[in-house]
Amino acid sequence: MNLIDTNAIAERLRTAGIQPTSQRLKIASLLLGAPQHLTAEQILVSLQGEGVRVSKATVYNTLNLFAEKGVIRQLAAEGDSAWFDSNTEPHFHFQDVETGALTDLMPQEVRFDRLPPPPPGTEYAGIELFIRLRRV
Amino acid sequence: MNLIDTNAIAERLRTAGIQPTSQRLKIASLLLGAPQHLTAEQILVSLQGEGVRVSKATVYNTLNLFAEKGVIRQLAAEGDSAWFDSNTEPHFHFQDVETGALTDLMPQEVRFDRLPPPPPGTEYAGIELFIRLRRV
DNA sequence: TTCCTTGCAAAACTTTTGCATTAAA
DNA sequence: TTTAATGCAAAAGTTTTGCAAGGAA
Repeated sequence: MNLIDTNAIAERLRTAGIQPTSQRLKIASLLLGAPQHLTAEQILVSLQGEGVRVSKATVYNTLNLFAEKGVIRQLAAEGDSAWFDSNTEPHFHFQDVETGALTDLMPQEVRFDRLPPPPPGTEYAGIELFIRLRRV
Repeated sequence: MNLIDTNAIAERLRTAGIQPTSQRLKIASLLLGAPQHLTAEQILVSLQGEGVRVSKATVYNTLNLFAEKGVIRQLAAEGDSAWFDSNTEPHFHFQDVETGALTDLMPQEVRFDRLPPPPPGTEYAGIELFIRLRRV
């Protein structure tokens, strides 16, 4: 995490209406550096391992804030805890049935031939697709 | 819930290798009577409301047993708690973004034009598709 | 100074586990 | 009578909340 990254990320948070404080920048740097999927616990352990002073409550509050502001996306994938995805573009996922680990699928790797129209009085709010994989 | 239903359900549990005890029959009757999606809490409240003597632990243990034996399917849909689906055939779901409520989609309502091959060393274990709907 | 953020602890909530009791085979 | 299932309470795990203290504007 260098100065340029930090500045770019701070700017990105500001654009989203998020005040870029110290802990928020650390969490954002971890997630937004590359496309990835992390749980709150993984983020907490990783930051505390680097010696960053941050609490579990702040990690959760920050991730919820980021998700609400559209900087990241929360995924309801099979597993005990929530996954946070740094890729907010429309895309889908492979998921390992053993570990729960997620892998991005590019949107062009999946194409729908037919999709149902939204029922009257509703509109599409998003499509979640998990292709679950078993190791053989 | 009449005698015929109870007998049919007891038989279905036996076929799945599940000993049909009193509480299991009550839970199975609630879920298997029609295609539906219920949380453990909803099942507990519903049964206790009918005066059935059943504990929360038994509801969870029973649902986990049913899912393991393939009588029902556990869904990892967005929301605070797990949903249990009485429909074990391949199918997909609409989900209300507000309430989390699920609706079945028939498999023929969705058709894939293109799907990625499973990565080397893996095979498909299932496809979860949630079309999330917002009320307008 | 004023407002917002953070850490900590406790609370809330979902799910699992241990064990004595009860029901089923 | 022997084994398996249940209820209850407690524990474990995840996420949220309250509040005093600290940091940013």
